Amino acid sequence: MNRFYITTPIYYVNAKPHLGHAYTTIVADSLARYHALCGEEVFFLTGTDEHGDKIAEAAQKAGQTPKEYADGISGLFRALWPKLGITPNRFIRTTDPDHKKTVRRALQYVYDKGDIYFGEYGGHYCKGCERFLTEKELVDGLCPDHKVKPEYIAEKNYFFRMSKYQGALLEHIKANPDFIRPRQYRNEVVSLLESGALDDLCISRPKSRLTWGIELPFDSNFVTYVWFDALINYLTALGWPDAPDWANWWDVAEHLVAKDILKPHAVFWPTMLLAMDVPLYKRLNVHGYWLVRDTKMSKSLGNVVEPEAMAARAGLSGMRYFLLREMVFGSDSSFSDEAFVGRFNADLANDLGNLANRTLAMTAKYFGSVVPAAGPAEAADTELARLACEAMQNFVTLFGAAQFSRALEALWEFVRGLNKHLDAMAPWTLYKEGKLARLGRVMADVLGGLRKIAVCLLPVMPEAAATLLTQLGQATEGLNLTDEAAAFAPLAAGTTVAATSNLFPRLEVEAAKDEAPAPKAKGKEKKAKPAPAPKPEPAAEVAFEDFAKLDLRVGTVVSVAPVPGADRLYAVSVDIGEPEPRPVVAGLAEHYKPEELTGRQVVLVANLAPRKLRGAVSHGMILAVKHAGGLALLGPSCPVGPGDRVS
RNA sequence: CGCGGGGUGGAGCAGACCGGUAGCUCAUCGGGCUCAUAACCCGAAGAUCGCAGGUUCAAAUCCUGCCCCCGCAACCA
Repeated sequence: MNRFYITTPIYYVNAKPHLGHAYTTIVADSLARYHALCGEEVFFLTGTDEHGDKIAEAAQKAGQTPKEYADGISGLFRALWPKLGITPNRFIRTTDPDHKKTVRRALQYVYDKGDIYFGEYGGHYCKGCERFLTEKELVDGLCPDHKVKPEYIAEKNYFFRMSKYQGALLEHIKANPDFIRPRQYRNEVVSLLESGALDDLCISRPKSRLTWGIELPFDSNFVTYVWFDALINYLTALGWPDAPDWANWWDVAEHLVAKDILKPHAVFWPTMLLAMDVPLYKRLNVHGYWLVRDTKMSKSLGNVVEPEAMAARAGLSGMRYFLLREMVFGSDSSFSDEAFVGRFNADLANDLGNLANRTLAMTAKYFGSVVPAAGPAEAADTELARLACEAMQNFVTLFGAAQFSRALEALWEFVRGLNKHLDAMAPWTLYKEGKLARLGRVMADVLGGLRKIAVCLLPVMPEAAATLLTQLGQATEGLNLTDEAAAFAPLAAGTTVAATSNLFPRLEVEAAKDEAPAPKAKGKEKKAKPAPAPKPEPAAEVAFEDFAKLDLRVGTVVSVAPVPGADRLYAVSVDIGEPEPRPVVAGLAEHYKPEELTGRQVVLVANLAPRKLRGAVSHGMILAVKHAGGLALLGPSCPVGPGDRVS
């Protein structure tokens, strides 16, 4: 039996699950279901990544141990997946005992082989910049901004000799054009590998700085850092290297990732495998981002789409369909309520849902909901069968090639074909004219078509597809997609079917307001707000004396000039009644033109410690509100004197 | 010359690797049907495929240059 092994990245437990996580995992789930439906043995892996600085810090803030903290967020992911119809075979955590063991074995192997060495990590640290400067940035050995010689700070660490495998990897990618797909990402990796030597990879942190990690097997003063921890999970789940048939699964391993982690998966991971003498995984599938109003989702903009709210709105089947249908796999896509409602109504409510309902209603009316025997096929029927097979085969091919939107588009050719067929055959007329034999054929064919569509949709919308099959009096288990797609048949005579269907009730756009009439909601679900704007966490309380330390002044902008080499910054002079106007650097360039600023009264934090930004010194900070639509400057409601105090 | 993605009828997108009738959904207009979830079906209008060159019998597609958008990275006190 053919096998299929699919993985998602393990998600870092520093944030709650968002639409991006949900998308990746839903795609993986759909692929897993698709391959299972094609008769393959499937293993689907997802999980959480739990070690590292950020987690240790966040835990400390929350007054928890790192493990307690990780348990909490990891639990959120694990609990979310069933709600989205996602059924992994294993939910792995990097804190699982078998994973720690596997990581140590991998490290020891590569170390013994001589591909891990002890070296220095560090460089020219400029205190003014608070960061390491690269050789390239230095001008005559000095920091270009601060004109001082940076201090060389070094930290001993372990390194993986990644550069050693660069050539072998490049060769593999060229020999296997389908190793990374879609193509644009393959090209990107090829050009990355061809553009120069890779740096070796720093894979450890001293315990003096970080203890929340897996200890190196060959040096107990260090823990491993990220790569040899997280990526190894894909092998842990197979029981590498001891499980008898891990290699048979590894042969067919496919990873699924978003484009932000292309490099670790397309470069770091394969070179690690080469060092471990493990064959390379079969394929890397890379997808794009969901954007909201053409910008990235981000907490500070309050435009994060929450998967649960979306599922509550249209049912999880509607959500899964939308995500797979709307995004061209590999490219970025925009999410909006309009797009979501439009797609849902057009494809699911109008085309498919209504088709199912009108067909079942007619079958009830004309035949008491018992499928009639299909009479001989006429030309139109043969054409319908041809269309069915063509659409299904396109669907199967495209879906397997991770072209989900095109696959569903192809299948919908058949959905529309069935609506067309009903219109052309006009069963209501046949019924009036008493042509019952012909009527029986038409109805049995359309019912058979609905069955085929439901089978194809099982991987995409497990819930709704099963409901439709049940309404058609069909089994939902023991099906084989490959066989189903090869032939068309009217529904078997004598089958009792449901009298109506209400799979996808139409959505209204204004349901976006507070009372979403969540279809088939179980009553207690949270109100669905499609684009909720979570307020930023309130900051901790401060005493009035602390607030009073701020010297807030109103001032008039006297001049504005761009800062060379910085896209976002303006060098602004503000008159706050002092002998000389205050030079301030402000991140306003993306939101205001210089002429919109000059003459304007703004609020200035006048006693902020000076700071150098991109070479220009700033003696204060102009206050503004960051909101979804951009940036709004603060100012007095009527003209006031320069330097008047704000309190 | 930091890295990358993109500009195709009113909107959103496919097509581009492998040149050869410009495709889909939505919206608009006209018509049909009455089984159905104001649905479905038919027809129509609407595109110099960002601009300019080049290759070719033939370019949305290949090549060169340019313009414009959007991410990422650096500067957001």
